[in-house]
Amino acid sequence: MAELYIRVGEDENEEPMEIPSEDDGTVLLSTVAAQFPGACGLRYRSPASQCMRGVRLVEGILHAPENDWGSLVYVVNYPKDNKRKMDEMDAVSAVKMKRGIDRTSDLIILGLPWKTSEQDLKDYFATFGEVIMVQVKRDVKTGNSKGFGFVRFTEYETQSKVISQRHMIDGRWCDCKLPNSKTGPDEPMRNCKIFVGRCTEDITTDELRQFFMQYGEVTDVFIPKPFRAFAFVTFSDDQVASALCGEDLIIKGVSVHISNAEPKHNNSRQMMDRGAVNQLFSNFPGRSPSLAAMFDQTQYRYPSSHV
DNA sequence: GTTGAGCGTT
Repeated sequence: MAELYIRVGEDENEEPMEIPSEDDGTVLLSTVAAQFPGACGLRYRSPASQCMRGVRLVEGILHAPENDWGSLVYVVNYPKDNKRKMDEMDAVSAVKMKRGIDRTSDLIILGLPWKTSEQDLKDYFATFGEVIMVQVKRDVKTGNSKGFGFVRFTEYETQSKVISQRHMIDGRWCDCKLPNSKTGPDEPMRNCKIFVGRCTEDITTDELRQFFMQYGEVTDVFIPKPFRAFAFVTFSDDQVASALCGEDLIIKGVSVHISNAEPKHNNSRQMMDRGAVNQLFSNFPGRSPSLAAMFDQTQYRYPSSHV
């Protein structure tokens, strides 16, 4: 089947970007988010009613209205909490800026092919934005790559985008993350990671990523091997993570239970997260802020076949 | 079967 593209933009009047659909005519939310990080859905202006309409979203898959995307321009939806990113600098972003939360830091690149050189890394990452440093870590004696490296970007936005997706480098999938060793900017601790219990073995990391993307930008998904019936999902926004805790969610017909991720042993960055989470929960005795309150729009419904 | 890989010679 010939590849089809749909037109998507940040807003109705901006120049849209063409985004590929799948063979079955659907569009993956992850494909949209690859171009618009943090996207949680699409909407469009109905030619019939002239009102904005939401595009049906089921488990990370966007379905064409009337089974045909047509030539309409679709507009990206962001979780409510992310919306302020697009506003003028408000008090929140002013504080963030002052605290240096939007400063870049080195990112660790895990899973590199042995043959990948610093020039290869530079060439690859330059497609995302300006690169100011790359390293491939090597054995001092043999000079062989250790299979990981570091990269640093000029722009924080570039860094966010790079963290939010996987990377095909010289034929291998690699992950970019904030390194453990860094104590990080002295932001108040935030627990961005959730524990997903009662997982079944057929739920993949990609499916988890696609499912949870509808709540906010997903920066990491981890499933321990061998299978142990749980997983971890990390969001860029701790409020999204907190809001999900305590919920039972249906993924591929499986009821999974969300709770907060306990800090990994021996990690200073995450040890600090604890206090902030307790503080956060103290504002909501017995319960986290409800999902319904955060996402009171039509962007998410349980698939009817699963309720 | 509900708490996790790999982390940097300066």
